[in-house]
Amino acid sequence: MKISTKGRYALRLMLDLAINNTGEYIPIKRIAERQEISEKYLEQIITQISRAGFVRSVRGSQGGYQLASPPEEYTVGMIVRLLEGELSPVVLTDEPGNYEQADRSVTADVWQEIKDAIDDVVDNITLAELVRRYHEKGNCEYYI
Amino acid sequence: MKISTKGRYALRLMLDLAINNTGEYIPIKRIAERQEISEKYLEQIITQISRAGFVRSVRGSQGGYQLASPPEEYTVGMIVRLLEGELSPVVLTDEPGNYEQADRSVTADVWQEIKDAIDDVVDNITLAELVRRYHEKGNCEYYI
DNA sequence: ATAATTCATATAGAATTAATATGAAATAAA
DNA sequence: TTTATTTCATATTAATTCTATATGAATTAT
Repeated sequence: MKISTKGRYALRLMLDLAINNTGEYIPIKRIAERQEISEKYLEQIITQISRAGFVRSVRGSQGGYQLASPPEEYTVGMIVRLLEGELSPVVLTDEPGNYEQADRSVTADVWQEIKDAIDDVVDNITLAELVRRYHEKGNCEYYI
Repeated sequence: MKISTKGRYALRLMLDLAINNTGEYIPIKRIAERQEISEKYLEQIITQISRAGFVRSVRGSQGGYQLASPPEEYTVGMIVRLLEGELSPVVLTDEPGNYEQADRSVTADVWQEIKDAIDDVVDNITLAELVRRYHEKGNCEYYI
C-alpha cells in the first residue's frame, strides 16, 4: 500500500518547479541536485509529466523545464495519478457509474470508500497551496 | 498504491467467519471453496490472523476456526493492517507525536493527510457493519 | 565547434507478490 | 487403533514491479 518513488518524486519535482516559478527554464540537473534524486531517474519521470503537457520544455544549452500553467492549476492528485495511475487500493473494474451500489460486493464498497477518501485529499491540495505552506514553514531552503 | 491480495483475502476471510458466526468451527477448506481462493494461501493468511488472536482454532477432524470476539470488535483497519502493515502511502519515519508539523516537509504532510483519511475510513467500519450491509444487499449467497 | 540539455529507449539488480509444495502435529470418527 | 481431516510450520518458486543505471541521438545557446 505504497505510492512509489515515481509518484513521490514527481510531486517534489513539480513543487520544486512551482517554488522556482520565475519564468526561467530550469534544467532537470538543478532539481536533481536540490532534491538529491538521481538525475536520470528524474528525466524519466519528467518525460511522462512533459508528455501530459504539465510542463513546457526547451532543449539544449540554457534549456530546461517550467510549469505550463500557474501552480493553482495543479492538484496533488493530477500529478501523482500521472505516475501511479488511479489512487485506488484495488483495481476497481466496476466504474461507480456503471453499477448500482447494491450490485457490488461489500468489500468492493470498502475499497471504493477508501479511494474516495484519498481522492478527496489529493484533489483538494494544489501546488499553490503547497508553495504557501512551504513559505509558511520557512525552515529550510529546499526541505520539500 | 495497492492493498495486496493478502490484505483483501484476510478481510473476506474474516467477513466469511462473521457471516457464519454460529459458534461452530469452520475449516479453512470451506472458506476457500466459498471465496474461491487457494486453500493453502488462505492457510498462510489465517495463520497470521490466528497468531494475532483474532480467531480461535481447533486442530484435527471437525476442527477449524471461529472469531475470537463478536464482529463488532473488529474493524477493517485492524484486519487489513495485520497483513499489510500501516496503511500509509509512504513510510513515515517521523511519528506524528515526535515532531511539530512545521519540522516536517510539506510533501510529508500530504502523505500524512492521506494516511489519516484512510485510517478514518477503515477504523470506522466494523465486521458487524459489513455483515449488516451484506444482508441488506441480499443479492447473492457469498458475493462478499 | 562545444557544452549543455532534452528526448528515447534498453538493460538490470533487488524486492515484492502470489502462490505452490512438503510434511509434521493434533483430533474426531470408524 | 487406524484413518481421514484439519491446523501448523516452513521452504521454494515464478512472475511482476520497483528503482534505478546506461547509452546515445537530437537540439540549442554560446
